[in-house]
Amino acid sequence: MIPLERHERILEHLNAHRFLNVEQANALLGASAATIRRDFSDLANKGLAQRTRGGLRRLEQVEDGALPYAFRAGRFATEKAAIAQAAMGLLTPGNVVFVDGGTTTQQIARYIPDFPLTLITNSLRLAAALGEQHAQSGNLHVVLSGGTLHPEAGLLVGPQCTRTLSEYRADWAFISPGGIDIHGIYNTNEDAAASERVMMAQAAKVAVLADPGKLNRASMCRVSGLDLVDTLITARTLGGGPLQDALIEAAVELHPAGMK
Amino acid sequence: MIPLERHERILEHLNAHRFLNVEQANALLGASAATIRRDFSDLANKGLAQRTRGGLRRLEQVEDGALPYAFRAGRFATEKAAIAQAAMGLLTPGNVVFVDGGTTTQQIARYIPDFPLTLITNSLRLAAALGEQHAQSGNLHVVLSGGTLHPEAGLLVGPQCTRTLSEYRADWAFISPGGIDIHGIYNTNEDAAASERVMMAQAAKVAVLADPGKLNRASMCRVSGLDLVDTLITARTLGGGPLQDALIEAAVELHPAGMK
DNA sequence: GCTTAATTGCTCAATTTCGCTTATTATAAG
DNA sequence: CTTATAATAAGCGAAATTGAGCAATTAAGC
Repeated sequence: MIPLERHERILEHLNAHRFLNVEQANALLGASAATIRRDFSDLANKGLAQRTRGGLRRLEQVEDGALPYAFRAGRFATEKAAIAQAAMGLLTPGNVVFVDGGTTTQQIARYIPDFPLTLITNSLRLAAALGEQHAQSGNLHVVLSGGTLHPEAGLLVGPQCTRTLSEYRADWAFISPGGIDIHGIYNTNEDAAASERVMMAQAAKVAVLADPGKLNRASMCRVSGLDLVDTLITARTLGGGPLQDALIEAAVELHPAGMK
Repeated sequence: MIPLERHERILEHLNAHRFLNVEQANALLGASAATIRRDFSDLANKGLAQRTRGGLRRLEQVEDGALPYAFRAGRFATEKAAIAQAAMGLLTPGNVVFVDGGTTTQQIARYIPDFPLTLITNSLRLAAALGEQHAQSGNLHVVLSGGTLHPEAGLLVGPQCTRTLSEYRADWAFISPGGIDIHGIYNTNEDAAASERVMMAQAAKVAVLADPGKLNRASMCRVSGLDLVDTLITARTLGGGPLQDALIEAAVELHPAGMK
């Protein structure tokens, strides 16, 4: 059985019941206790469940609703984590940073540095994850834009959102677009694109976070041209091609995240 | 059975009934008396229950604000659900309603009626729960205030929050205070109190949602007097006393939720 | 086809938890 | 006040959980 299948079946069981211990999981999946424990730890590290001695516990409230979404986030998960980690490496103590909503930027929650930082976002999920994980460390300041909830994406949108965002200034904007090609960056959602434009306009520097699935892909809404982008963070080096030429042309700093 | 599972089930039983003795716990959990006692001691040491000779007692006199959120949500859980359900019964199609953050109002997510409704809140948890549960039904419109995240409470606070809220008008404000007594309603948190004041000012009618633990209890911040309250929703009838007299004096409509 | 990396199941020592027994203490009844 | 009953705390051995390390297998990449 594939690891992913085990993980999904564990989470399914967790949705139905509230707890799962090693013995039950063994009967359910047929895997050895060692593997079950590794799975439990993995799920807990991903923030999909809570590890306890002897078993696993379902996360309540915000978290349990995030499950289906969390699985979509599984595509290029390691790449996205490396990208998020690299993005955090750009920051210095005291920075204020806009963070766009998206599965890549969601990973940022796991790599928050432990120096003072202010994070402004329109992503409900990111705010929820940060609230859970960094409740005690007084270093992190999270600001959420207002607006109407776009339920599917867990994103705040609309005029109230763009207006609130426009009242802040930041050192960085971390944008996670739907696609990027030689003509600029794109998003599938018009409202999300509007928020991204505001963030880019109000930030001193703009970093675009793009996993391999985003490269050379255009979507419906063009957010901006490449000229407004200062840094592009990708999982690997681009390896030439017209996109790399266009990025160099637009003086975009290329920043391949170190995959170990 | 996992230790944590035992602990949670003990607390659940304690929320439903008020007492739990060793013998009952043995029948409920199947663990030995020694283990039960250890669990009881653990819970008492964590401040989640009160140890008595022969068993465990639910905490009544502790102020909610001092306790972790996950535990607050479990206290009076059935009462809170009934209250939330009753509050939803006040609404008519097309209404716009402010919903305050809190463990009681969180329950509202479970009883959203299926007619058109706009819900404005500063609670991250409520917004997340609503987003997940009512993503497809196009009837529900969720608006989130902006502001700084108060991580422990999952609440948005601060000037940005009150300002965003003040730009909306609603038919109802559902307020979930920390306490209510003859002098008015209270909250443990200064920022949360400020948001509540704005919601009350901007709504046509104000309903206060109070579980039994909130009655006749004052906290640090006084949000307002009873005169600004139109309806009080409780789990049971008040059964006389000075609080009931004061509420009648202030022309507050009393609305005991039907506990089955 | 070969090499590399990831996954899996196993073992082992350290720690934690569990249930039993016993001595002590608290409550209740005479 | 004294005694009887029940509950508790402490100690102890057995069992379970955990993390680490290791070899074998499998899948993936060049």
